[in-house]
Amino acid sequence: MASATGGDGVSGIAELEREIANHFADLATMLAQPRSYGQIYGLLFASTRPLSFTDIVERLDLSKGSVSQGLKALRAVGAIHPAEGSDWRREHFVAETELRMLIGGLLRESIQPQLKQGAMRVEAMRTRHRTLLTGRTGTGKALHDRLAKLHSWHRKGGAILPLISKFIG
Amino acid sequence: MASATGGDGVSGIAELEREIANHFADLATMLAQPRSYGQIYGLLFASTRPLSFTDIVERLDLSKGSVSQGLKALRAVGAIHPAEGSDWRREHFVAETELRMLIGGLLRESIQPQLKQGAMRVEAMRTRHRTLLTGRTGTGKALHDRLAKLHSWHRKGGAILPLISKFIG
DNA sequence: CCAACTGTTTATTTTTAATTGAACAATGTT
DNA sequence: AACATTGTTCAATTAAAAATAAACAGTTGG
Repeated sequence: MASATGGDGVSGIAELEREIANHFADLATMLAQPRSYGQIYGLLFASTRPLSFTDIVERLDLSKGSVSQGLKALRAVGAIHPAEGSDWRREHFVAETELRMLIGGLLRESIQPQLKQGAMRVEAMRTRHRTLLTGRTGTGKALHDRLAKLHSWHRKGGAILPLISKFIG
Repeated sequence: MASATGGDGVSGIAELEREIANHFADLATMLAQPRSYGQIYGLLFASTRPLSFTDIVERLDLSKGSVSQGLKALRAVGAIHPAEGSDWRREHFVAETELRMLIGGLLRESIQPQLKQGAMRVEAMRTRHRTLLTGRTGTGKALHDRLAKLHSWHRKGGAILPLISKFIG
């Protein structure tokens, strides 16, 4: 092996890899995700060849626990894939690099569900508000309107998400 | 005043207001923002009339510090406005309820800047990578491609943000 | 001028979230 | 069978963020 950090044969490259990992770590923070997830994705993104669980632990100097969690989460949103032809015992991973896929996965697995749940909550509030107001004067009219607006936001949100991923693709 | 919590005249409404504040608090968490910001915005969103700093502190039972910070941040992204005709001494606020404006503000004040900064970092990495590779064989070719891809992501990102706010409006 | 009021700033505490480390299960190897 | 390897799970620790409380600055009314 050419260097202690792991095999690229060109000094300074490993450094650059770490910088990319860092870049993605910041992105993760922006998305309210654990930093380590970003690092892991970034490392795979930068890496020429598929990396194993152990490779990742060593190169990023993270605990096995963090890496295990991170890989699980990244796989769940389709940001990484098991490399074909890797042992099932010592599985190797590659980064998904199609933006369309990445965004699609994020929308499907994390944003859509939260949006749906939010919409339900709003509906519950509207129902309750109607009940409260039965046979009352217009005191709650303004609140009614706000709830309606909230409802429309959720509609719009639901409509735009697919468009985003379509546009990017 | 009709109730201890502050003046709507219909019991149960105050409760609903708090629930809306909570709803927005969750949204804030999703956006990696302090929960209190969401609560404050939510309260103003739900409130019929403009509220003062003091009103907010009392109704949400938050510290003056949190509210001060929250109001500052919300004003900065244009999510709330000083109500016209309020003392400058005891300023009152209303929520901006146009989705277009809210999203526009968020893009302008928080997402765009981070995107730009990220793009610069990527450029720096590309430059450095070119330097490292001068007069070398193709070892770093794959990394070059990944950096190019990263670059294109930033381009696409920059292109889509305006479209989103245009579409919503 | 002093006292009361409104809000900001910052050091400190509290809370929350991420990371670790150690125990564990599952499989493979000698 | 005993032991090594690979990865998961989860309680405990550590680190990061947010909320608070208290000191402070600016304003107004007495």
